[in-house]
Amino acid sequence: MPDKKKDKPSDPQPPAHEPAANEQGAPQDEGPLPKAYDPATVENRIYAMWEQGGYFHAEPDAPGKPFTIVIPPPNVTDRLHLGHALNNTLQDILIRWRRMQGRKTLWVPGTDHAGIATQAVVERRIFEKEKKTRHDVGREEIVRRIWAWREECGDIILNQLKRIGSSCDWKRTRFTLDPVCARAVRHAFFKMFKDGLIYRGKRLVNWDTHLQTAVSDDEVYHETVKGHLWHIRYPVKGEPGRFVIVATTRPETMLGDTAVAVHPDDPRYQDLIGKTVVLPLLGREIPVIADGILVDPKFGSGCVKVTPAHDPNDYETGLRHKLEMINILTPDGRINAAGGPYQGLDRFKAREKVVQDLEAQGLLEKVEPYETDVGHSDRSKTPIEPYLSEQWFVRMADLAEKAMEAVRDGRVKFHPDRYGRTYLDWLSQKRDWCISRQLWWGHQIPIWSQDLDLPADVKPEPCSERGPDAQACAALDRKMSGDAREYLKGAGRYFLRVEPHPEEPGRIRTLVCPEEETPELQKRLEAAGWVRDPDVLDTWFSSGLWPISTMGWPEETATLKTFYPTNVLCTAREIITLWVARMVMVGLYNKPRPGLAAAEQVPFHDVYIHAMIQDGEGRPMKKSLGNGVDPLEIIASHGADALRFTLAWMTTETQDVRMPVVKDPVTGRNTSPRFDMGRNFCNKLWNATRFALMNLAGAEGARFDAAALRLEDRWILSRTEQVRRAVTDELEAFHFQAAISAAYSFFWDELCDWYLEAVKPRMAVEAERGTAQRVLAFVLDRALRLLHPFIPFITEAAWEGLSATIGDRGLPGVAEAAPSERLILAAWPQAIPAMVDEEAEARFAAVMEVVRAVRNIRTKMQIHPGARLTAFVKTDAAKARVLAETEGLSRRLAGLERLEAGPGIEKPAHAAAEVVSGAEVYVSLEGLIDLAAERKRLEERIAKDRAYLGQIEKKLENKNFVDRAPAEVVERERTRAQEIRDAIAATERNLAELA
RNA sequence: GGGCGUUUAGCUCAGUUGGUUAGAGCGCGUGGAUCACACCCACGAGGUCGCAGGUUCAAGUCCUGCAACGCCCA
Repeated sequence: MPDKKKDKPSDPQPPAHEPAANEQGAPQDEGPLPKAYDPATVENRIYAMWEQGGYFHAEPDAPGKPFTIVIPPPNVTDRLHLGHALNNTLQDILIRWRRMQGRKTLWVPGTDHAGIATQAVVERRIFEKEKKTRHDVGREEIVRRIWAWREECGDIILNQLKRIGSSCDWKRTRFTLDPVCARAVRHAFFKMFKDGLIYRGKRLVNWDTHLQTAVSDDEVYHETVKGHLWHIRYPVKGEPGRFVIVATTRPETMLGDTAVAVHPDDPRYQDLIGKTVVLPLLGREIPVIADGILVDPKFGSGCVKVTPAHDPNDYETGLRHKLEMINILTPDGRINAAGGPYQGLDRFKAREKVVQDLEAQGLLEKVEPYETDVGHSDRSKTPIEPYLSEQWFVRMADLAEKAMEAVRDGRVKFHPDRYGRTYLDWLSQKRDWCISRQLWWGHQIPIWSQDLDLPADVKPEPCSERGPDAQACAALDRKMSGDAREYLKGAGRYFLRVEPHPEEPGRIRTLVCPEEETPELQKRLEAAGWVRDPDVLDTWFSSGLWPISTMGWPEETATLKTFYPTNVLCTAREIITLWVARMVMVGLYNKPRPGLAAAEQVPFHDVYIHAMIQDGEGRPMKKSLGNGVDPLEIIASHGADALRFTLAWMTTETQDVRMPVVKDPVTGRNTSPRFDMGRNFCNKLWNATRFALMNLAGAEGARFDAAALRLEDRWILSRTEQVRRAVTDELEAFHFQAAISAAYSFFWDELCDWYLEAVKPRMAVEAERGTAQRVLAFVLDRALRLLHPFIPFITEAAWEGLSATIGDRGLPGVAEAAPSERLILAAWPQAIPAMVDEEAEARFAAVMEVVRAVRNIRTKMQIHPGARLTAFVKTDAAKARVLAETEGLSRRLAGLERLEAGPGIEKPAHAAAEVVSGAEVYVSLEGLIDLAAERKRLEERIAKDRAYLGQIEKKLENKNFVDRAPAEVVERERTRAQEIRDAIAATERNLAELA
């Protein structure tokens, strides 16, 4: 699938800047930065610069404590969707943050061959184009075609990851089928086979008749379909005219019936137990058995047909009663020879015919409409048949128990922790894992087998040996006179297991598993008649090894010794059982890191489960629904940072998030207005930086005097420290939204809306400029660091501009700002507790209140924003002093000509009034005041305050509250009540004076 | 059938251990081309926190039941 969108024109509007400015971020040579941030001109350059700088690469012997993430390898079935973008954005945030904290970070990228899914995609395409099935094309050619597909698709995926900004160590890119991973698979399989954890058995599996393979339970979805319940008469042998009536939704399965069951305590059928009935159509005689587990006497007639080879419950019953198991289906879903006259019919045709014939023979009691849950293959969307076949299994009991223990005792933690239950519930079932798939795309099972005759005097006892050094196996020795092992000797290590032949008494089956990929051994095996199992392994077998195979296991690599166990696994909840559980089992079993205690060999310590993205109607984004949003489209229209910003902002602990999807009016493709938020923020950041750079020119070496810090400086420095703590703590707790929203509101609401505005006039005053510049540079420096993990491109570009303008951004005596050429490598801000200044925050809050009061009056009185006003503030001496010190600031922010404050201030005539905490603000409106409007405004204010006061007084009048609530809570309410009473009184006075 | 989750402003979502007048973004209303930004600025409206009980001085927050929606497992 070629990536057609790479070079699409992104922006419908003409660029807001001249072409010469395509070197954004290097403003000193190019003049002022363009007004609007244009991500397209920045992102590729910045990413290439990071890659060339080698900043993503991790060497085991580098300094620092390691921090590792392995990517959940995307399937090479298709390009990445928005869910992948979310998944990888979160990983990149963690990786970049930890890297800035000085950790030796490794993010391992790669892709998954996704066995059945990929083969199905390629088969479908071949069928659509050439009308050929895989059998027409042949195994070798199919595999070749799938490889070609994966080359193309894999490249697209890796390129998409780069476009998002992922700082993966690309030198370590792996693919689950590449030689390094294949070796790990081979090694793990050998170890498990040798330890007896892998066995072959005939089991009932979910059979996909379309793809002709077993699929795991996880690949089956259930759908309620309207069908029928057919009631059939089975004649009782030797009692003409007597029938038992059984009901079924799948009448064709009767061809495989080997018993009829009744409940042991059912009084109606006591005499039938042990008798024989004659299976209609085929005439087979089958027993009536008593089974209390299978039969619910209250359902239907209380008699049940038993088809052990084609129903899971019947299968269990068959095992309990040692019933014959008759398979009636061919792999492609037709009736086989066991179905007698029905042989060759498709299963659904056979159903019709069986029903017809029963009816013709008068053996159909009745038919009723019935709804059933039918399992469907997720891959082919066709109904699943329970099917008896030989498959390979992994014994789960011990593996699962150890994996559960790791979560119970906290060695592996889920975030949010409720997902730990999903994991434990699933593992506690300990169902053996079917690992064989009848596919061609994947790791072929490394087992060679041969069935051999056994001399009459040798009993076929299971035995095994590990060649070529191991002790001889008696049975095989007799049979082959030692020749075979002699023959194999020297061609590599292998493990041999001998079992009685499952179907032919007197014969044995020999299974050989070579330890390594050894062509010589394999050649000799095949020359001597051993045949390799044609099946491949379940994809999750190799995915389960991902954290260790990517690090080179089974070699004891420096990478394993340094970076294993990994720190965080970041994935979606649907994958908890399929993948997370298996990685823990496989990790604990293989103990990949030499020298580490067995219990510590967990593949990761934290598992972060993020939400699923749905469309605006709560449906999952699906290709078939056409409601998906392509992350590359968003990058083209909004920029990668905007994409990341919005995705991180959406990431709370909920399990689903809805994203309303709309058509982009320009491109006609799906988009969502939610990404505007990220774009707007990036534009804000860009312009704030632009403003700063314009005002920081010549600031290098400007004098900084800690004693000359003004209120707004101390306030913003205090806020800077608070936001540093918030962002760090929230990231520590995997609270992505809380982290980014702390940074967002600091940057926009505090830095831009208040500090930048406050500092503007000072930039024009020689004596003031130096300190203001230094504080601004420092705060911007910190803000860029805190934002970088979330929006790496724009912050890196802004950092270049800042560095080019002012190199030293520390505040001597107050705070350091360790310089770094690249933001990606810059140090995460350290705590500077001394910068917290509660007093400055309280004082600045008072100024803000006065400014807001004036702005409110202005709007409510419909005064033009440009009109200069005079304000008088009646307040205590302390607050008056603060207001006097910051007069320039409030003049600017509130649009005042003059501000006077003091305890003795009288309300001027023709003034609007607003009561704030501890102050009354009067705005002189000579000639402008609309008395009626002002009266209305004050009356509304009084009404509001009275309502609030009423609530509090009600509380205080409640004796129980006063007696039983904590004293400080009661006291707080009393104080508050008094404040409101004062405010009401003041407003009432102001109202009275209006008349 | 079992488990989990969700239900808070028109929309999408926050809301630690119960304790200011429940917040954000978008959207909406009013005003604004002021020399960082109209992807902007200022001000504002908008909520019986799904329903019904209960615990508590106090419930969006804890408990029980119900309803709707979604996911996982059988």
